[in-house]
Amino acid sequence: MDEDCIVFVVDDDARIREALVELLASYGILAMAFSSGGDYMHADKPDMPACLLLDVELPDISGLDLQGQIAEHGHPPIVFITGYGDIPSSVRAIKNGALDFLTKPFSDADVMNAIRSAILQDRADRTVRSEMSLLKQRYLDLTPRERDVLPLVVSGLLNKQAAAQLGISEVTLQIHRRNVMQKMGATSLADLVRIAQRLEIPLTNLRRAEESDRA
Amino acid sequence: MDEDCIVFVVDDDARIREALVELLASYGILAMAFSSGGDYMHADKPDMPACLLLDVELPDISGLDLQGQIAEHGHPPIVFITGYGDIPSSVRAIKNGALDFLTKPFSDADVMNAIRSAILQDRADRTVRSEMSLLKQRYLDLTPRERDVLPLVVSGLLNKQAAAQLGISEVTLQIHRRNVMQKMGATSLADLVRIAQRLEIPLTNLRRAEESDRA
DNA sequence: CCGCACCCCATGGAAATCCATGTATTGCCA
DNA sequence: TGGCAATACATGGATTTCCATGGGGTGCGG
Repeated sequence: MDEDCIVFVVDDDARIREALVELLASYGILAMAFSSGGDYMHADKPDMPACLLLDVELPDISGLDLQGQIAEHGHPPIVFITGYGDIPSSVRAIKNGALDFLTKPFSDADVMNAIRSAILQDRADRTVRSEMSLLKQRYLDLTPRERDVLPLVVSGLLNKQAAAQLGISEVTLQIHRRNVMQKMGATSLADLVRIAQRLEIPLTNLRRAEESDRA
Repeated sequence: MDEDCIVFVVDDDARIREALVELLASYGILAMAFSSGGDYMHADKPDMPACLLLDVELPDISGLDLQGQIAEHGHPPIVFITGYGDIPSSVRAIKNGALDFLTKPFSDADVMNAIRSAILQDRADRTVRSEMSLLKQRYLDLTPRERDVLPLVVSGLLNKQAAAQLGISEVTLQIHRRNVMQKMGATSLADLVRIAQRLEIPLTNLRRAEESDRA
């Protein structure tokens, strides 16, 4: 299918694990198998586009609960597999973001298709996540004052208005503003607005108020 | 639950329809019942926050196919109900955006919970949709030239650069730019950038090129 | 053929922004 | 205590934007 990707298989049935790993190997795809949710969670996993093939019924915690546990952090797309699945479980799984929910017996093609789209998905996700983490890091590098300035600027306030808002002089605000642009790697105000958007920087409402004040 | 909302019930079994309509009435919720997908699609439906309670098995087309048909247009959130559901169907339904997938027998509480969140969802969806349609209408009111100017401006180009890009004078571009702001209802450049974002106006890449040209 | 919408350009002044340089205060930490 | 980061301010000049007022040209429908 594609280079540089790996499939994690979590299933308590050794025969299933082996069958899946073998299937993947026959497609030249790297795989790591785990027999429990805990094993998977505590394992050192390589950092590359991946897919998690997860059995719903596990000895320690259910696959669905595992899904909830790892939901906080970035994690590879999950493809559930199960022998005794029920509809409510499948609904919950997909609602919580699982990519697919396969019931035995499934064909090799079914698994491979699910894995294929999962890997593609993860590739895109990882790109977005790495961009986001870069932006977040840059945001953390801002000084407190610069973090005050950012929302005012991207809300569309004039330097004068933003400065008044903070009770500082316009010149000082311009310096902060300039530093923000530089540190955030923005090449223009438009760029900064989009970056702030992605960081979910809240907007300041006072623009209208300020304007009608003057009117 | 809430005022000003309606539930559409599509089921070929008259008893189910009546039971559901009665249940809803007991909660003071307006309902309209249909016995087939075609009936639902061709009916005149009131324009208010809604929810579609959809049986998977219908005489004319399957509920899942109906979901696909109405996917293009804005439509209320769908809650599937079924007596003979299978996992692949439920997975497909949720993947395609259904809000829930209930299997008989389900409790009144199950239905009502699903409906409650569906209505809330639709309320939010409708707000977003109406905002979007307003923006789209404004965009359509732009002249062709103004539509040329918009992407350049929100890409962060200076007026001078954008003007050069279009082969017109800077003054003319400023006029277009001003008209764009006015027609789009933007109160600031930052605002215009966010509006363009929502309209998925593609960015122009030439900023870097222009800059390194000058360097 | 007249009006109207669209597109184009110029001039000039007011306002805002960008940028560099220089100065000062605070607070923290090695 | 000396250095460093963060915050703040001023001056002044170059650049950019904003806005109003003027003038052209095209093309289309009443």
